Amino acid sequence: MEAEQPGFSRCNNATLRRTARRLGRFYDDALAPSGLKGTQFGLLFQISVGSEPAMGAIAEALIMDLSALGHTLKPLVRDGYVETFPDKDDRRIKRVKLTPSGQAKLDEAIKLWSLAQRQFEDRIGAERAAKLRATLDEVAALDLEMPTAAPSR
Amino acid sequence: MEAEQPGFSRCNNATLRRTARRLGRFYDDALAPSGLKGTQFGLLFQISVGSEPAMGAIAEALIMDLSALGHTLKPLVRDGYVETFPDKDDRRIKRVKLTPSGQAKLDEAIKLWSLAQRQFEDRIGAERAAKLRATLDEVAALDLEMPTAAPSR
DNA sequence: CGTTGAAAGTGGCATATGCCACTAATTGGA
DNA sequence: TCCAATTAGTGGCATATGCCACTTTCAACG
Repeated sequence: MEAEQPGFSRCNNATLRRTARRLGRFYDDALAPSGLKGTQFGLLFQISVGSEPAMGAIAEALIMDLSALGHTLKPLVRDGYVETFPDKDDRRIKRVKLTPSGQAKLDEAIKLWSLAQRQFEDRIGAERAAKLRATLDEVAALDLEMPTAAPSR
Repeated sequence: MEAEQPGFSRCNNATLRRTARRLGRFYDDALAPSGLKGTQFGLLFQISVGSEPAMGAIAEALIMDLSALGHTLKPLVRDGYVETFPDKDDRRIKRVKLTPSGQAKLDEAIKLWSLAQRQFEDRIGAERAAKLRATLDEVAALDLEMPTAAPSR
């Protein structure tokens, strides 16, 4: 009723977060039967496509803070879906892999995810969705810096 | 170096969140001098454009869970930027408004936000940014439901 | 009117994310 | 070989978000 201006907000960040909340809930609902959240699903998937990726590699791929990744990983380790082990050549590096249980859970979740994905793309159009993802990936790849914030160093 | 597939992920939700993290940090950095986070800035702004909006109205506009809004609002109340008061006709309703201090902080933040906004749009292009926001708003407006999840009710 | 159901928030609990200060392990020289 | 700088993670603290169970008010009805 109120605050319904056409261009809701000109802030790219606010608009992005707002839509992320909306879509996040949709995917979360779809994944609910598996007990996974959308974020956890994405994380398990990312781990599964890597070759026992290091924490840092995962964080970089997901554009996520390393410590945030550590936190997010905890429930998955606790629930026995992933396990970690030190790299053989560099003991600073911690590698991550799915457990059999984690792989099974991922397989289960992928089926649920597919339903949500298809449902969404039926509404918005597969091509538009692909184009949107491409644009988002492009934005994510930008080397943004505030000119005033980092003059030299 | 690794995990650099062109189409990083086909999941619309994962892609959206990933970019939101990226852009969120950029705007957060830009707003840092004000002490506000991007989310708080967006919330103050939303409050400022409304007519002493009710919690529910804000939550709806931002597509945010009402209780989440309550939580997010706390630090802003604690810091004296916003205050709440019960609606005169319906005591269930809690209305929110900026304090003078909050308005001042918002004005200060808007300057910082403008820099980030301009910087971002210089990189991606103002038109593409506008188109992206339009698409995101469209996605946010979709009435998504899992067909299997809600057969009747 | 009194009962009932809807509407608006609150609090608790759990995950999601970031930043900062630290620790441990490596690497690069001097 | 030994120390300084770098790299990879961890833990603590704070905000961001959601869901669920309640509590308080209203509104509708009989």
